[in-house]
Amino acid sequence: MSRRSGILEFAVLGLLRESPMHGYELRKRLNTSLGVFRAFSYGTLYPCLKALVAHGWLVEETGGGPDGVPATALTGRRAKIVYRLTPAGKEHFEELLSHSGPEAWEDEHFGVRFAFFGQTSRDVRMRVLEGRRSRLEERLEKMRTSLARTRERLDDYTLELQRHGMESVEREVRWLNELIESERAGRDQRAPEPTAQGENDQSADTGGLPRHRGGSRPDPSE
Amino acid sequence: MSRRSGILEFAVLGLLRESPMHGYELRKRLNTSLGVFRAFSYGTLYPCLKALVAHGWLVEETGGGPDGVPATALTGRRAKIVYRLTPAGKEHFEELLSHSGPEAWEDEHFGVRFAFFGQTSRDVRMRVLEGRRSRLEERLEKMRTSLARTRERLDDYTLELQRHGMESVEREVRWLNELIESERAGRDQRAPEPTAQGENDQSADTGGLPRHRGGSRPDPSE
DNA sequence: TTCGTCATGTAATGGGTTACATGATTAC
DNA sequence: GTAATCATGTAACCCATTACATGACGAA
Repeated sequence: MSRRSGILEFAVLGLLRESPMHGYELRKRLNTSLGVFRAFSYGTLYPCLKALVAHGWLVEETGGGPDGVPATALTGRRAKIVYRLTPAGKEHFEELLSHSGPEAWEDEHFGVRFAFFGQTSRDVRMRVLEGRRSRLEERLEKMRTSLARTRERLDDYTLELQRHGMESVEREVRWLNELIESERAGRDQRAPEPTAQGENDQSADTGGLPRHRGGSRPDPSE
Repeated sequence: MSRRSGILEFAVLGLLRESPMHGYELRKRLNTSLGVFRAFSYGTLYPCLKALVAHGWLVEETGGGPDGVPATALTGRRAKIVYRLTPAGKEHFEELLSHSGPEAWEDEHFGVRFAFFGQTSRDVRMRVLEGRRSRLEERLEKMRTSLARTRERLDDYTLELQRHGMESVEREVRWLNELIESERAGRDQRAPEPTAQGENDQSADTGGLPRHRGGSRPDPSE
């Protein structure tokens, strides 16, 4: 009944926070903007949406505009079900955003968490990035020792696979180093939050990213 | 019936082909030598082993050596169940090895397939490598167009995530290019397979790997 | 008119983990 | 003697996919 996916729930709430959407559109955003990592199917998404509605975090808007004209009549298409985040849903999402525990930096979660860093407070960003980095470093350590013990007994292809795998992890660590450095630089520029956790801490100003190319953030009017 | 994992089945058969092992040891090999990718639990492994036995691809050796002395008496340990590949199992594994279809180069399978390239014939290796490469290239193409369409509407973090993701894929493509080149060079050295596909093509001589040149440090101990 | 895309959903199935149950052996 | 590791297994659950069912619209 529940279908408490965690990661999907988080992503859906986060996307709907920007603007209401219907399921079909949501899935596309999930697999392009956030995508790369996972490609959720409708069989996963729709039941999840229903569950979120049951929790009171979303509301369905089957009908049309404020005049009561059904969407079907307006668009001609099959009645879309537009999902909108409720205040309770927004609150819940912000609670999830504030978590910086181990779950946040595991393989499956980290990408999605990162995708919503724009809505995440700077100190949570830091903890997540550092957590991820130390996670990868301990993994690297394991790989190194395991490799040292078995190097002789492995054939060339297995060895090459191992080498490439380790290089990939090392590369991600370097990436994280850059990001952490940038975050720290950004933090130094402005006095960091005194003590209180302001409830309006979203819109957490984008403190720092390595300069590749930024561009602008025009408002998400749709 | 049960638990036809495909990838696990393949890896188990491949490891047992080298030498008989019991479940516990098998799992460790699975998560170190082949590891990095997946970490199978006993809840997955043991039922899988039973299923493979039921198929006649493995036999359990609960007892001791040829003299009939039980292993318990020999080692003192709890009776291990040593699994040994049957001729039918070996045949089955070699059949799996010869497949070079799309399943072989998808994310989940490719790593394990590569790990057993030492047992794979050269032309299959080529097809798998090239298949993987074109798979990644088409993924890259999708990412590029999707990025081009939505670049303006994405915030800096999402953009950075996308950029890093694409770079990772590009990096793997370059890796594959090197590998393919090496394979081709190895092939040129001694023109194999005149026209027919030799049935005894296993023990495929390790034709080519980038011999630790060009950026690959052979010794990670710093 | 047929095909591609939009749009929503469900039932069966798959593939895997977690937690549990059990117990022997080794190292301290 | 007790903790860690070796060693095998099962049942309950979880998350997600696949295949299916339905149907409307736009364009060729």
